[in-house]
Amino acid sequence: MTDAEPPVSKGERTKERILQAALELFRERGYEATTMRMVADAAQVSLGNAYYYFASKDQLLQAFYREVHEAHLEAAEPVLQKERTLPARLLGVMLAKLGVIEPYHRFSALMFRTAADPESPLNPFHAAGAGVRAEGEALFAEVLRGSKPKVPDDLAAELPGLLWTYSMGIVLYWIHDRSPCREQTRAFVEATVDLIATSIKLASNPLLRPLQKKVLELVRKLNPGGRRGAGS
Amino acid sequence: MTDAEPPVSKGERTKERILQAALELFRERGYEATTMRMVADAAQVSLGNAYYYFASKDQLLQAFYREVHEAHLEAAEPVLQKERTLPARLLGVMLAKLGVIEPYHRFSALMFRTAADPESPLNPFHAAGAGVRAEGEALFAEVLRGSKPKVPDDLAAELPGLLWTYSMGIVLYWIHDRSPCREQTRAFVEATVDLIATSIKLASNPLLRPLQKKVLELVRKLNPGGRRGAGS
DNA sequence: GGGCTTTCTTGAACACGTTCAAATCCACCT
DNA sequence: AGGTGGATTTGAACGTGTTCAAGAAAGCCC
Repeated sequence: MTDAEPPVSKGERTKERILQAALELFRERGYEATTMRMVADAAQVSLGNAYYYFASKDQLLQAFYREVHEAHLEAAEPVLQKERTLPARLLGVMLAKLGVIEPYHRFSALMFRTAADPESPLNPFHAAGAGVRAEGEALFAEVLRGSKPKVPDDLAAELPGLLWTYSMGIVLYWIHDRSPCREQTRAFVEATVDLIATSIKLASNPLLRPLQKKVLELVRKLNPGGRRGAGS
Repeated sequence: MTDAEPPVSKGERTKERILQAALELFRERGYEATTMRMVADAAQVSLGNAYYYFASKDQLLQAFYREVHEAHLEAAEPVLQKERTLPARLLGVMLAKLGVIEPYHRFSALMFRTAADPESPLNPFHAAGAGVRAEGEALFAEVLRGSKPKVPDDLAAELPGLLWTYSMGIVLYWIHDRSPCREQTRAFVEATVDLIATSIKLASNPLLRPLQKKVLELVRKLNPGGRRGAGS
């Protein structure tokens, strides 16, 4: 991950400068408190110029998501190397996420406002967010792939998507967590991970077969073919 | 629904005028497209005066939620009179909701942006929305109370909250539903209601006892005592 | 170098939600 | 009637995200 080559054109350098200025301001002051004018000033650029590169404040936000996700990948890697059981892997990955986003607690409140917005790329249903989302799902697919008691294939096909949604739910909880060091969220994650592991274990039970089938059908319907309307 | 007595003070009449103007504009043009200045104009009042009665555009929105909820109650009543099984009652109530909100499809996109916002009263975790939420839960409690195969008490205590959250999820799905007449949402509701009914039936099974216990614990933790930090 | 197009940059403007000090209205008391 | 105090109303202002026409810079062909 060494950004060796310097950005080529002048425009790209300007864009990068604006982005970095925005990210730093977001970190320092939060999203809402950061003004496009501040970003422009910090990047030593006119207001209009910032809009030349980023069509909206939202696009700056999306760049932030990508950065967080990359940090999460890095933080999750040692866990995935070490742990072999599903609960341990999942727990480790989720705690890694909490660690990564901790500095952004204030900031991320807004993250979720936009996440639920139909126009937002973070929205689970929205096509434009397919990139962000697919990357998230890939991580959870990796969590599953490396865990020892193999998960049945039909379940394993849908689980990454479900776990990604789950992680969004955790973040939603985390945002509202006012306890010191976010310990409540941590406890919540432990409880839910345990629950998920138990559910997956039970899913193979014949008694639950009809229920499982229904759930899977439902999930597939919710998320048809992996992409719908993602064309344009 | 006969508004018999005329509002007493002049202030209250003005407030009502502003509210009605806002609701009509919301219906016609959606929330975002409706401007506080438009509302003020339509109510034949100055902009500042609108803010004298409604501290923010959001408060106008909340008034809208209340109206929708009351319409939902009315629409759900015949269903609750007639049906006696849980799936039928739940399905009826949910379809009633879909019917009530149908005219607001465009408008409601915003509903959910704010719903996920920590500051929004619609947010499941937020204290200020306790009123809206409690009313919603009351409806689902009624759904349970009148259904014939009684639901176990421990479950029945938590289910209204869960079902309310569920209904929020349905609305989220509905918002993104671009199918004609929102038929996909309808199908989705049918599937999920079926699923919920099956789950509840299975919940009493001894095999699932540990799972159920965990789930209930979790739900209680998520929603501690019915109110936390609701004091101020 | 001189013209041309494309890329980049600017600052002024717009409409928005919101705030506020001041003006006006109104009910009540003396 | 006159005045006192609270409720109501106003319009101008602020800072925001965003847009846009116009200018400057850079690349390119002759």
